[in-house]
Amino acid sequence: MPEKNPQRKSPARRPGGPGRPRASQADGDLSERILDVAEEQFAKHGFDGVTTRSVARLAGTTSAMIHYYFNSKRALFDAAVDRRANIVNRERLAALDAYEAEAGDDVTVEGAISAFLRPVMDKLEHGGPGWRNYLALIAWVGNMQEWGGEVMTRSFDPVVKRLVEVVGKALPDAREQDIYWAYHFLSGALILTASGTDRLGRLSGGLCESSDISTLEPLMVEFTAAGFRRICAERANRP
Amino acid sequence: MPEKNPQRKSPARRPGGPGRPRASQADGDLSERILDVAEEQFAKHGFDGVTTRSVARLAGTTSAMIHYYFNSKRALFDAAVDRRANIVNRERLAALDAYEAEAGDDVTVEGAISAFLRPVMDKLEHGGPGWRNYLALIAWVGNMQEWGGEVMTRSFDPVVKRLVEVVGKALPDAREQDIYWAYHFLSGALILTASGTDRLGRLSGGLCESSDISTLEPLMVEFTAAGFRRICAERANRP
DNA sequence: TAATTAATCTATCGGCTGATTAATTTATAA
DNA sequence: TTATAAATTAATCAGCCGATAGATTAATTA
Repeated sequence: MPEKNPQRKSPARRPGGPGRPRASQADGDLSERILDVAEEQFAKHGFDGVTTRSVARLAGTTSAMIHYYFNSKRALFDAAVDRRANIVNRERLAALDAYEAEAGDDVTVEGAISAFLRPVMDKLEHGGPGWRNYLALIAWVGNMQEWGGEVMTRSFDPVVKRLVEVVGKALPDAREQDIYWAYHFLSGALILTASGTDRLGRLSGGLCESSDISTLEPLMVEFTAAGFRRICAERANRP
Repeated sequence: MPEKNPQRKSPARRPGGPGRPRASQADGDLSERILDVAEEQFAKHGFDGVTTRSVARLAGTTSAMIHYYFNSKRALFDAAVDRRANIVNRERLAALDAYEAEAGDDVTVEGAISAFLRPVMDKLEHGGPGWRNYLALIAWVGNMQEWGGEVMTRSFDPVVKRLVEVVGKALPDAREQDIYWAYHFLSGALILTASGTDRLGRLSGGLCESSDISTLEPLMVEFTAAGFRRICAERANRP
């Protein structure tokens, strides 16, 4: 009888892999192709707007293979979220560490926010469609009510805590809750940018497009840094 | 034969209404009850996460009645979005007009943003669950890719254009595109707040909750106003 | 070569989906 | 009182959903 629960079959346990009846072109690991498509489709249409069949069709396979590799639709979704999370999280923590080390006692809000945003913005600008899809997917999750919170917490809380820490060095008199409030506003701006719904383009009549990251990034750093300073400085050291 | 396409039967054409076989308690217009449930469900689970049957069950009726009143699931969604849109839009335009009139030549960024946010924040704070659901629904639409843009444009572009206009008076040297960029960041913060996913609470260990509007609102005004000033002033009058 | 096992295909399961139909009930207008 | 039209019910449509089963292919291992 066929074994149950293959628990995410290793995509690279061995180079060739055992059976591959037909279609063994240079198709680069089927499970990765499925994840690419799932990433894009979930980002565009949300969890419930996607069917395992549509993902399978776009990946050139069948829904049976999706269940074979991932066991369930929900597990496929989680796998798509988790795949790139570690990479960008490591980069962001490293960027914050590096900035803190190089700035010494002269940590600024701009520097901290910039280190926090840089890896994400870099992916948006130069990471290709895969990374853009991933970040749009995260944006979608960020606005989900039900199990969106659990996913975001699992993926991003450590980086945020670290940002709050570093910003706290730049604003030593600030109250911790004000830093969290300011982060909330920063977070909203970041999620909207990552979502890739360029409503700003239509709205401004083409004056600016939110996909123009090289213009947006420094503006976002300046905007949010000014906001941080304002609400943290004016309320510093109050009870 | 039964008439087709009743085109949103009038819910209040007459007091009693014609046929109501059973269950004629004080159930306050069925189509309104359906809209209440749809508003809540769409806000919680998105368009594809909701079925006409689930809405019908929660409203104490059948999916046939939903098609009777609204013709299609999509039309029900649009009706839920549109129902309260006019109300809040009128209030926001009026608030901007009133502020502009009372401030005369002393228009400030804070004042403009405050007028822009006030009606929404008031609904979030004192509007009851119906208004909270509606605003969470708008937040959901704001992050949708496919036909989310069209809905947002139809509903909110006029108010935003008016905000840009009034802010332009407070920052007469600002370049128009910088005002739009700043609005982009403000918009993200507002959408995240409206979405009602209080991730800030968990993240900050209870230090602050994004549902605490009376605390959040002035902070949001200060934060975003400082941002507006920063990116608009520093780049004023450049080519 | 024989046994094993991962990978894949086709077919199918029960259940749910949006939408429609036809019959029925009921208040009003004539 | 009767005709009319609005509101509601129950039943049903074709189609798609996530998931599973069983057979098949091919590479590895013994």
